[in-house]
Amino acid sequence: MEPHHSNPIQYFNHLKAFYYVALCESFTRAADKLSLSQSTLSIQVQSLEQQLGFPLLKQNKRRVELTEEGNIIFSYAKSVFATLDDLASAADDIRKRKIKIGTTPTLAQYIVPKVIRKLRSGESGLKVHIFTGQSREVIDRIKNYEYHIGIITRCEYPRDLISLPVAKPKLRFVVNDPRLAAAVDMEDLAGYPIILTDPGSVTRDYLLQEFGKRGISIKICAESENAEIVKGMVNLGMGGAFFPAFAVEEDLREGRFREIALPADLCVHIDVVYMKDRKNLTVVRNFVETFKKHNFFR
DNA sequence: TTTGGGCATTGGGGTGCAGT
DNA sequence: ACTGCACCCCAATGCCCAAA
Repeated sequence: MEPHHSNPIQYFNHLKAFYYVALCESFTRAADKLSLSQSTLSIQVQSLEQQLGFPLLKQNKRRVELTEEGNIIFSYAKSVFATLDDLASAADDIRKRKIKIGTTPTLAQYIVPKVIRKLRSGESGLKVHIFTGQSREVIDRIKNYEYHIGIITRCEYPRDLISLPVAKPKLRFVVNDPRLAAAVDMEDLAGYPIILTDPGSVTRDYLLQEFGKRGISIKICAESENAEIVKGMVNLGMGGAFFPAFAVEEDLREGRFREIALPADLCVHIDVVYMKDRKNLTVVRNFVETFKKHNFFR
């Protein structure tokens, strides 16, 4: 059949097939993603190539590669599907008045509730969903458009993520152990039992790195992602723990345990992050505005 | 040389629509 | 109502090629 320039993309599904195959660099994986058979994709891509009048993909070793022309078509396909994605999430956003926030357990506990209260006072009817995980997991989910916004501890960000620094809380070392002086050197903590957050946590990695570069080996006596659990253990005198300032200020005031001053300036960065192409969503804009207007970290 | 992963082809089944 | 057409899809199979 003669390709006709006035009707170049007759079949949306074919473009979708091509787009996913190019994205996955594989017919099989794309088929899996689209819940179609590999043969279906193969035929749909062929059909698209026929309509356009030139090949889009070529076989290289064990991978599928875009031809030069395929690259051009792919860039258009990308914007088509990005636009569709925006459409879908905008529709969802309007329909459900929902915002999904990914954050760490500690931030979820001590900071996020305050944020939600402010947000909802500005926009009643807003539905807020809070999810917790480690910073890197949250980023993955933001990248997949599962969450609108992340409030996380700073780590490596992908290029298409926007980050807004919102706080730089000092990490406070707390114990319930009368034997420990009010101020000690980092070296004095060698072998001292310390309760850390779970492996993979940015704060944990940071602390291990800070001790590591001073050549101090610490004794991890327990691990938990839950700040209240860690506090409970500290309270029982099981060991010391590091908390971002906002998480322990009240406990220190109430004398549940005490802070041990360290010479090192230990701190983490808290950022609000979101995908670049979601910056214009109302819920995202409102959220960012709220964060710019108020200091939730006191 | 064998094996297995990955794409293309084949043959078959289905739907919806338009013209008769 | 019947028929042809364009499109949707699948399982099975064939074929190629790289790694073992």
